[in-house]
Amino acid sequence: MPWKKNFDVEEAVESAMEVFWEKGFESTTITDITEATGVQRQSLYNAVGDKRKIFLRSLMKYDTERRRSTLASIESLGTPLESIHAFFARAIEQSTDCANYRGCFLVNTALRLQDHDDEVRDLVSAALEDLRAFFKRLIDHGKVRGEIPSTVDAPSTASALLAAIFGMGVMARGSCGDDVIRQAADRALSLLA
Amino acid sequence: MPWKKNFDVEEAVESAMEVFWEKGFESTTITDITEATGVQRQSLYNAVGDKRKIFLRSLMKYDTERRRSTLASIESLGTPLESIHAFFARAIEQSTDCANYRGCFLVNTALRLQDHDDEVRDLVSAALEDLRAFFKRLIDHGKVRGEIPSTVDAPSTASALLAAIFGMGVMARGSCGDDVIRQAADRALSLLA
DNA sequence: GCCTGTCTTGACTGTACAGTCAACACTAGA
DNA sequence: TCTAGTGTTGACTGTACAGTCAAGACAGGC
Repeated sequence: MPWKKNFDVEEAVESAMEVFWEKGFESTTITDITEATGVQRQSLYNAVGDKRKIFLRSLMKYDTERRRSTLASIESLGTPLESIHAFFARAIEQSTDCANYRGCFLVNTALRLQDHDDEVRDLVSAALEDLRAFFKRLIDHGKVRGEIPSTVDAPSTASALLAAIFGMGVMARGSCGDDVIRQAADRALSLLA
Repeated sequence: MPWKKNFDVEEAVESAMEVFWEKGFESTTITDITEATGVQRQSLYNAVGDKRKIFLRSLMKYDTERRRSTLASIESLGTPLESIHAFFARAIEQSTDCANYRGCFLVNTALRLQDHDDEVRDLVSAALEDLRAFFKRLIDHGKVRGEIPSTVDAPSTASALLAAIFGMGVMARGSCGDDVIRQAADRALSLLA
C-alpha cells in the first residue's frame, strides 16, 4: 500500500544511543539525535516515540547488545580469576583514556536516576545487580578451581569489586591521576588473594 | 550614603548551596534559588554574580565549611583506625538513607564535571586528592600505632578506600540494596586488617 | 492512471529559562 | 529637606528546546 521507511529504526536507535551515552539524557537534544541519525524529527517520533522512549530503547539496546555480550565474552576468556582481572584491565584502560572517557552508559544513567522514570530505574537496578552476580559467580568458580582462596567470602567480595569499579569511574570523571585509579584496582583485586 | 542590603550574602549562598547540592547545577534554576534564599533575582546578581558564580561560591562554602570540618572532626575522634571506620559508618548511614540521600556535593559535582569550568574542576580535583591524603595519613598513623599491619601499603590502600567510598555512592544512587553497600564497605575496610 | 494511506518535511507553538533593564524605594549626608 | 547614590522590584528580551501540525511526496492496489 503505502511507502516504506527509508531508514532503519535499529540503526537510528544505535546512533541515538551513542549520543545519549556521550552526553546523557538532559544534555541531549532532539536535534542532536536527528543530526546523528540523519532521520527527521517527525519520522523519529512516528517510528519510536518521544525523547524518553528513544532513550529507553537506546538503554535497552546497550544493555542487551553491549553489556551482556561484553560480560559473556570476558567470562569465556579464560579462568574465572583471569576473567575478573581482564574486566578490571578493561575498566582501567577506559578510565585512564581521558580524551575518550565516557564510562558505562548504564552507570552514567544510574548517577542521574532522578531524571528518569521507573522503567529506566528498574533496568539500571537489574543491570547493576547482574554485574554483582557476574563477580560472585566468577569468585565461586575460582574457589572451586582453587585459584581463589576458600576463605574469600563471595557475596561481600563481589559487592566490594562492584564498588571498586564504580569508584574508578568517579575518579576518572573527577580527574584523579591514572596511577591512583590503577592503585585502587590493584588493591581491590588483592581481596581475591 | 546609600542603603544597606537587607539580606546576608553568606546566608543566601548557604541556601543556594542546599539547592545546588540537592539538584545539581543544570537542574537548578535561578528561580529555585530566589525562592530558597528569599532574595530577589537582581539583588543576587548584584551581590554575587551570575549562576556560575553563585554555584562556585556555594561549592567553595561547602568545601571549607562542610568537607574540611567534617574530616577534621572525624580525624580527632579517636585512633586512626577508629576514624576510618567512623568515616565509613557515616557514609553507610548516608548511603542507605534513601529518602534523604544526596551524596557529597563535591562528588556529585565531580560526576558532572563536563558542565563546569576550570575553576570548579580544580576545586573538585583538589578535594578528591585531599580526601585520599586524609586516608593515607590515617593509615600511616595507624601503622605507627600498630593497629594497622605494617604490611599494608598506605598509598594504594588509600586509593582503594577512596574508590570504595565513591562506589558506595554510585550504588546508593543506582538503588542497590543496603546490604550490598554494607558488604562493600566491610570488605574495603578488611584491607586494613 | 487514479486513489489510499503512510512517510517526510519544514515551519510552527508553547514553555522554560538566564540574564537585563528601568522605574522606584530608601537611607545618609549636605 | 533636598539630593545623590545604592538596593529592590517586576516586567521584559532573547534563546533553546520538546513536541505538533499540515501540506506535500511517494508506492502499491484497483
